[in-house]
Amino acid sequence: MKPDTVIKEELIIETALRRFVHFGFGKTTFSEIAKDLGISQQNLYYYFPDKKSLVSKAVANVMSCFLEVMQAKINSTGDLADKLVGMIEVKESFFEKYFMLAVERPYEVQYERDELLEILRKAENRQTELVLAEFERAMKKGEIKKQDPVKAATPLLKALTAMQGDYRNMHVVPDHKSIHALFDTQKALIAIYVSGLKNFQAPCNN
Amino acid sequence: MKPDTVIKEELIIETALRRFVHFGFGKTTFSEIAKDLGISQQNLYYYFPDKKSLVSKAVANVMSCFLEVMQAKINSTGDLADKLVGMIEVKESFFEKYFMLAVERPYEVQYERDELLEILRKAENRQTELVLAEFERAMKKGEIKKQDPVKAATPLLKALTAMQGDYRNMHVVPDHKSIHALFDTQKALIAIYVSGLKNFQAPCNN
DNA sequence: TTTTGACTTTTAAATTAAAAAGGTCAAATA
DNA sequence: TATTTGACCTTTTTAATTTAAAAGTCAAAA
Repeated sequence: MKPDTVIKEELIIETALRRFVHFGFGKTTFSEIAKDLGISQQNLYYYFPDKKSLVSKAVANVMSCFLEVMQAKINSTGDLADKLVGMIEVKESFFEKYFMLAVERPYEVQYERDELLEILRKAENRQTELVLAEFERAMKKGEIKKQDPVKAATPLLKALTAMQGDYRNMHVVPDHKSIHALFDTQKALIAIYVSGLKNFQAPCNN
Repeated sequence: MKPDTVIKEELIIETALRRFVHFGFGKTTFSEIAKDLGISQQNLYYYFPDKKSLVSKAVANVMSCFLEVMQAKINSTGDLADKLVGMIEVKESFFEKYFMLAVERPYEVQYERDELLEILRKAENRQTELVLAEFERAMKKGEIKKQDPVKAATPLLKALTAMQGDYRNMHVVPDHKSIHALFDTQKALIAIYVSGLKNFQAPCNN
């Protein structure tokens, strides 16, 4: 693949993303994207074998950017609560910009073993890994009690994911105020939860 | 209203509930309920002016029973975490029995200012009140740091509600194992969260 | 007071037709 | 050879129409 082609691919993704972010995957057609680019619909097929692959690539771009920013935030100084709250803030900024992509996730659920779902799953796993690593670090530093990091982190992760999911499942476009309220609640939850881990040892019920 | 009629109404509700629990509101017809009772469909209209009111009364019965059991559980001895975990256990036992009613909540959402939604909202509010009362009690007893009980309880309540919502929104019938896992996670969350409130003072950001 | 038969209205499910979007390929262009 | 398009086909959505079933009414019988 020549660099020329790569540049064009990136241009296509960029253009498509603008529509995806505004209207969602379902309400964006291939021919609309082509029109935006000033090329024929069929020509798009030269660069992307089908719509799904364009959607996947676009989402992959966003997610890799997201993970990069999140990684950077985590590398900055602060204790466990600071870092987790920082992650929430990164999430909030991306959610504001790209919530349409998040909302449309259920729309794509039917595809099951989809490339797109795989990308989202991987991003989710990566976030979990990052959180777990921070939990371990905090334990080593003595910030929180030493214990199984998975057991310590899972309830929080599940809660945060579920709270996020509330917004995906309300099919109305959420307003900025209620989005902000959600993330604020998440931050409050983190503060109390992490404080709890400072003197709480989960019981070993194997 | 004569006691005779009341008894019959209760019988109808009982019979209808058996179908609602198994098939849901949407897939239970008025004539089926009538057939179960050995009366004509039109006769049902003598006791209930429409289907909605039968559904509402049935759900109200379940909810009042639920709140009664929950109240009893809370009155039993134990610290804040014990009581909250007890509440989760009550929730689990009712969810196992009546999850179909919970699942169908979205189905009824369209009715907006519905009697049924009002009943569910009231039950939800009552639970919140119970939890808040326990938070205040725990503060007075010195179990957790003194602070605004609403601010202390809200993140936990939101998290628990959202986690519950996950199951309402998966349109597949959930299996017992994953239901149990959900409630287990909720219990773990509570344990750590309450522990956190023992030495955590939420910042006053007015 | 309670029950039902005969009826109307409303809502949900199935069918079909039309339109739109997705996708292919061979030929033209550069 | 890499890129682009015209002509064409297939699949998916959407809208319109019908059909069946459930909800609901009411006067009259038990």
